[in-house]
Amino acid sequence: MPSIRRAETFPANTPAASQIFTTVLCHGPLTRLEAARRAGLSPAAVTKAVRPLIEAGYLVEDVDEPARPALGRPANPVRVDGGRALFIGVKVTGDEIIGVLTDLCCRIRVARHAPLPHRAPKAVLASVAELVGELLATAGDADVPVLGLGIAVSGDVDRGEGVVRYSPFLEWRDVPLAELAAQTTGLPVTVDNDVRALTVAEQWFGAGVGLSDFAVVTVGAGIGCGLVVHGRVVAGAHGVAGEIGHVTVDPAGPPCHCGNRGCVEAIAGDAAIRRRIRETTGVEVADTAQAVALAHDGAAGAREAYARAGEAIGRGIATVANLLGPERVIISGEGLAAHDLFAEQIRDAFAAAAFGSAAQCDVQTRPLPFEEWARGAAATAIQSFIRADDQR
Amino acid sequence: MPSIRRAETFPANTPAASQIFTTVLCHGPLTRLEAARRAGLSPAAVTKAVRPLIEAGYLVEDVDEPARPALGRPANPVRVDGGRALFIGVKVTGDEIIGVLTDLCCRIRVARHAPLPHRAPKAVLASVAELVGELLATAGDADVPVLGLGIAVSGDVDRGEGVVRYSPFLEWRDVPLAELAAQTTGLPVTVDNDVRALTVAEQWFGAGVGLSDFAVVTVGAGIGCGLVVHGRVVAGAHGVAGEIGHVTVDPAGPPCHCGNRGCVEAIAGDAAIRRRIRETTGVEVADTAQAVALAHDGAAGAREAYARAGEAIGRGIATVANLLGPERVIISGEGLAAHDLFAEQIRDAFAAAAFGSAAQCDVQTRPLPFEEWARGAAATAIQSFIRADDQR
DNA sequence: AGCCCTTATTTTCCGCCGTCAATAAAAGAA
DNA sequence: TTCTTTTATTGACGGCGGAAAATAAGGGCT
Repeated sequence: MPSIRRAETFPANTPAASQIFTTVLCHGPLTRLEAARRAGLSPAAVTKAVRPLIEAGYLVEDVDEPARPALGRPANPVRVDGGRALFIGVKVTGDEIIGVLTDLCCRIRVARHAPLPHRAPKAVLASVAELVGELLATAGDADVPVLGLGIAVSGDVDRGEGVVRYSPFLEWRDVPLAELAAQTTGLPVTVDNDVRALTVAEQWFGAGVGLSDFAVVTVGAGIGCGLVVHGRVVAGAHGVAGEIGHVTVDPAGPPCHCGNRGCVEAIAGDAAIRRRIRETTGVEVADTAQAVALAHDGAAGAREAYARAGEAIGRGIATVANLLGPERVIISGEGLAAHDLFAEQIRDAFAAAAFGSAAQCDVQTRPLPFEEWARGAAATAIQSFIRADDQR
Repeated sequence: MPSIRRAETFPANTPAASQIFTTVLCHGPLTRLEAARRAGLSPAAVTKAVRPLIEAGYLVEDVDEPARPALGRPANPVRVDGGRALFIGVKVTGDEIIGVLTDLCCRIRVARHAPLPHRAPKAVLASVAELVGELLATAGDADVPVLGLGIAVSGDVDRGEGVVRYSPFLEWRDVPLAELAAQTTGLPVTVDNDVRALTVAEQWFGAGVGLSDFAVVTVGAGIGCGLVVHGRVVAGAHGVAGEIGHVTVDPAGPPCHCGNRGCVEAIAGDAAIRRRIRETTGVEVADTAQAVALAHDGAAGAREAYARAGEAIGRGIATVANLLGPERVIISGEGLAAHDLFAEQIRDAFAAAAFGSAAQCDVQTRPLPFEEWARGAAATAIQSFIRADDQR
């Protein structure tokens, strides 16, 4: 039973204000001068924008003076007070839901997960509501308000409308999830595709901070990709983008559930790796952990399966780099647990297939904890709260 | 000997003004109300922005009333007066240069081409200057000023700086072409990558008008791709993007000059098609026209070579569509002369390899005359003249 | 201690852009 | 004619952000 809470709104009316807030949020404590420089505004504008934000408690002046530059008036940096507001992010997978409670800086306070008994919208909604309730309870003691809920779902999601157009995993079509969840929880709700949500988190709080063009590649059951171009997350004209998983790497490769052969996912997806191990070693591997263990034990077939996967991923990334010329590619996802088994192949395949200066692209691997997906959802909620229609 | 001409500048100081001008330029005659709606501004703003533009002669009120809607005050559409200013676009290839004189609406008035005897920057500059001189002469009679020169070069070009970073074709490195050409011709010069220039032309004056996400794929000696995402042409963090030609289609395919195997270009580039025909039919084809003729005569090997090419292109386009989810893909380039030989294969391969809603992407073929590349260069000059830092 | 120098921040003032609301204009309809 | 309807224009207004000047806050020097 959600309390009818008066939604607090962010006190930044002008574009400059939200831009400055975002700048400070992403780039840590910043002096007003520095913030002005980064946002391309005058120092005066920063002073004016910052004051109401400090009064509302969203920004605070940093008290501890760091290394002072010796000369001139000491700078007085401001930073976002993460403790000013809380947000909840929920990631819905096929068989469980993961939720996190984060602060305004998207630092995780509490993480919970719960099984998902049924996949029908109603049942999922109930599970989400319960998990959100639990998280709200942990937040309830303090007088810090929870100001938004983000939900990440795989598939075709229209964030603007808050509708899940099509999710193969959940077998949903045109579910107005944002509206439903808002009614159930009483919170402002943002719904987005899971990979895009993770990309938002990287863009604002991770390895993509400050970059206007980068890609996030997720490795796990599926292979996904989130793209940031011109400082904005790419959504695609038809709601879907970044389908790196179904980029063909080898037309003579193994069949993929999408109907083609040799997709990245058909070689480097969890299931594909397990099947390959079974084919080459005869060992029936039940889950990914077992497959990794087998490879770590030195089983040649298992190692080869991971090597192939790494090569496929590297080629896929090279394709992205060739087409978009991003500044950086961040490889992440549960699959990175096996990181040491294919990192080298990824690098080699990328270097070989990247054309010209695309090879300058910085390819990073970034193992991520399981709550990271939910954190991505929280990041979208924070983004919606700040309502920064501006880029960067 | 360039006359010292006082560079006329565009009388649109405010962002709104240039945005409105661009809207009218791209969308033909528009009533003020309609222009306001499209640009997201108030009608009052349009009236104010339009007046100085009419006074300066860039806009005119359309005299001929079209189908009137019967009721209310008749609308008074405005359109861009193409004859108000002229621009020159030059495309530099390895062995010739092509130049066009266009009006402000990028309609071609005169097209010329000239052989390129030497590839050294100095020699190219001289050739360009001569061609520009010829075009200026044809324009000279009238009192219509030529307000800009665009130069399109293949390779890594930094448009902002006006520098050709690296052009393998011309064997140039870090040539400050814009500055040099400006000195030689006395015109404001814009230098850009050739495929990007063509993309700009499509975005403003072609099949990309009004779309915020689309791709242009060029088929010819090489296979190129220009991308528009979020309403802006993608340049890539390292100056290069859209390298669809070196996307791998078949790792077991023919070797490519880039060092890999089975790149789109290694299968569907002009040279690759000719080689394939030679291999399968034994006939030594000297040029593309001959290859096309052979295929049209029904030679099975030649037809097969084109079919393979079509399949490779279709797969490449599907890769773009899967990654970016564009609204439309425009296939163009000299290679489209053989359009009937592989259009079907492109379509089929695209449909097979496009994943999910990426298949909704509208794939168009658009045969383009040889001067089109130069027209793209002119489009960049027009764009620079209007100095629209805004998108769309 | 007082003064100067440097750098950060704030204040004040100002221009200018775009919206709002009212008004004019140009038909056809009554 | 007069009203209605739709488009264009005008003028007042508010607000945003910039420029420049003033102020603040040290530290070093004499």
